Amino acid sequence: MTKTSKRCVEVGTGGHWTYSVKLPSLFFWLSLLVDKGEDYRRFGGKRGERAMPVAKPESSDSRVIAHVDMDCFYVQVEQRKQPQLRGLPTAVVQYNEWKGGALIAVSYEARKFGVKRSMRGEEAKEVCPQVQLVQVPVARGKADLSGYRNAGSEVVSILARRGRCERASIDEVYLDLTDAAEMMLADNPPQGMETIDEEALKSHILGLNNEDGSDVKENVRKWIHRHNADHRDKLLACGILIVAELRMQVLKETEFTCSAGIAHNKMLAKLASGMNKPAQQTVVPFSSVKGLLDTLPIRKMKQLGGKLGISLQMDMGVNTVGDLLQFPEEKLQERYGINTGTWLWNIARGISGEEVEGRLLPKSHGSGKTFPGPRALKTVPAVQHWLNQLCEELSERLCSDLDQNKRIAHTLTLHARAYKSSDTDSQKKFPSKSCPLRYGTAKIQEDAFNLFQAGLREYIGFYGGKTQGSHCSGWGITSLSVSASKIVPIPSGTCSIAKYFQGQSTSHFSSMQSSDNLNTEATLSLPSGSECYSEVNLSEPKIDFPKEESWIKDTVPDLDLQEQKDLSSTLSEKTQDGFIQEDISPLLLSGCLEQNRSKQQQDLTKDESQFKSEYKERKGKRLKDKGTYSIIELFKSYNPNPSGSFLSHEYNRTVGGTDASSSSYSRDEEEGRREAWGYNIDEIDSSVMEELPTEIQDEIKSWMQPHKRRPNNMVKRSCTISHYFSPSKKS
DNA sequence: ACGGGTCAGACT
DNA sequence: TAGTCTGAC
Repeated sequence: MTKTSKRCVEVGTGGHWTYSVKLPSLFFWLSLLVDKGEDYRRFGGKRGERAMPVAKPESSDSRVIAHVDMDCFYVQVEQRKQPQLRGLPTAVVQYNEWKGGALIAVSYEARKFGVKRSMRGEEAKEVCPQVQLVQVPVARGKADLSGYRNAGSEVVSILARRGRCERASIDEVYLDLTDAAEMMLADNPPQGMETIDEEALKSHILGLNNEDGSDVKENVRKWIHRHNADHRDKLLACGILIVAELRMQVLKETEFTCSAGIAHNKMLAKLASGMNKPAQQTVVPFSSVKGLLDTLPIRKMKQLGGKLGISLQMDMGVNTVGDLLQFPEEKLQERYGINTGTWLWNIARGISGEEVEGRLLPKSHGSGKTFPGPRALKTVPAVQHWLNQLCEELSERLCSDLDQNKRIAHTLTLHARAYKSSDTDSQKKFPSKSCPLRYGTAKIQEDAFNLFQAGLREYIGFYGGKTQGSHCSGWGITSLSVSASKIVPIPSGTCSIAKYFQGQSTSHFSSMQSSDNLNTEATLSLPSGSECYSEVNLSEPKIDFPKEESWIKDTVPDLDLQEQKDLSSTLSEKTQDGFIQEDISPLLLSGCLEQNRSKQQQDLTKDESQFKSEYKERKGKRLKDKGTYSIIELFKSYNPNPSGSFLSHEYNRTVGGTDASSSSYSRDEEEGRREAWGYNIDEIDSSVMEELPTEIQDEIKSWMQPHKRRPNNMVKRSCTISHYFSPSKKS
């Protein structure tokens, strides 16, 4: 343990390797061992090495890290909604139609009766007839987890008060309490306290021998009070008090109980949090680490619950973490690669350098649904219907994120699972596809659908989808999901640009976003091989499938898909070139939250025509504004105009190019950049520069250094600024 | 052909 | 980068 991990290779951003308390279901194991045969062996060779844990240096072995885990969280959320359920055996189920739905959370009362996660509702009733089954809320035909997400946020906001806080999942949080503990140790050390909080006294301290009927709480009190303790133990003692306090605060403010682990790193804290549940906390003093790990089954360690853990067992004969100790680091590296080998060597010794990340918000949002077996989607309109539902939810969540956290997502990704009934090439997987994310429900729906079609085309191959017109199209979609990632904060703070934005309604943020959308042109003019979205033409569906209207009316009576289609088509403006010019997401976005409250689709059509005329006005104005010197001025000149993009036109003129050939690349780069915004960048005031996000500053500075030329992928690189404001169909 | 719906991260 | 894959809850 004393070994500091200078030896570790620093690669990647690192994850959170701790361990899973919950045992994988039997089904999971069987599927691994039976279905996938000897898949785990892939971890052996260097070629098969992927998605493996990576070791990171441990900054200190005296950190105070806590892992807080909500007890059967979904159940608690439902019990808070329906207090009469408190104390009763309760479980949360989703999709009640088939066999009573699947249990996704089980109260501790119900567990006593043998009710388990992964049971069906009917099974649960069999082993515990009085079990209260509560359904997960459903919206748009799918499970709606927003209530749980929001409840999780409540907890996070409380836990974040005492130190760096990382939201690890919907119901788990890591805390770095080192500073708080050090402060307590300096100002008001536990050793000097007359009374120790009752909740803290209920802590479990690993390695503290509670022999023969001795008063457990008294032992804990003594441990916390010890004057001759190791510095690290004293810090943990502070951690005990802080975490106990936080947990009580959570209970007081949210009515939720949680369990916690307190240790010197994330791995051990996570290990501990699951050892005494519910509503208790467990401490891992430095001195008891070895004893804890020696007999710990290897697959209980986080990151070792899967194939890697199986490989360790099967190939290396490692059954406990302690068994790992016998292998020299080189041996492990030889077998599992440098990074993973070092990581394994470290975790065997309780060393884990993962930092608590300090992130309260998710890095991505996703919405998905599975269509098991016979419910697989077999027609494109069916897929489109569900995609629309998923996109609606996603869009709603993105709007909330923008509104509440002032963040913008930049990438939209579509995932699907599919099978081909005809071809025996069922191994082939449906490819995921992504594109720049444009705000507005209709746009997201449109883009997601086009991504799907691109994926499908690739999936079925040239002649695979010929039978589309009739009953059997030869394929089925068993799961669909859309997600939004690359979420970055909108610049904020005290600078004037931010103030400018913040002084405006959200609609002005939105006006920054969907400006340059001549995506087709942009795609075409990118150097071949360097474009990111080849194969995906978002404007022009490549496959002709039956129209959805008839299908929709027949199968989904209450569908407003047609409405949405109207919306998306009316909001798209066909240019003379036949390209779709979409520049109206500001309106959609500004209405985002209002829309959520009351759907006012009719008004949108009106807004849209209004928008179009405004758009034309702006178009002219943009040209006139060529030569504005200050970015601020440029912004302000469009201030009174509630919608529209001011960067797009000039950008497109330069990059999208009036000539489709690649001649725009041979042009002098600096010249191109100088003109890109229609004014001389050399005349930007330095104070204005400072107000820009550093990302943009850097780029502008690079423009001003004529000798520093960048590679020939100028288009991709030079659009940072406009892309910053305009996440549209190019990157 | 999945506990279902989401997330995060590593690697190419 | 986009895309695949592992792993966790």
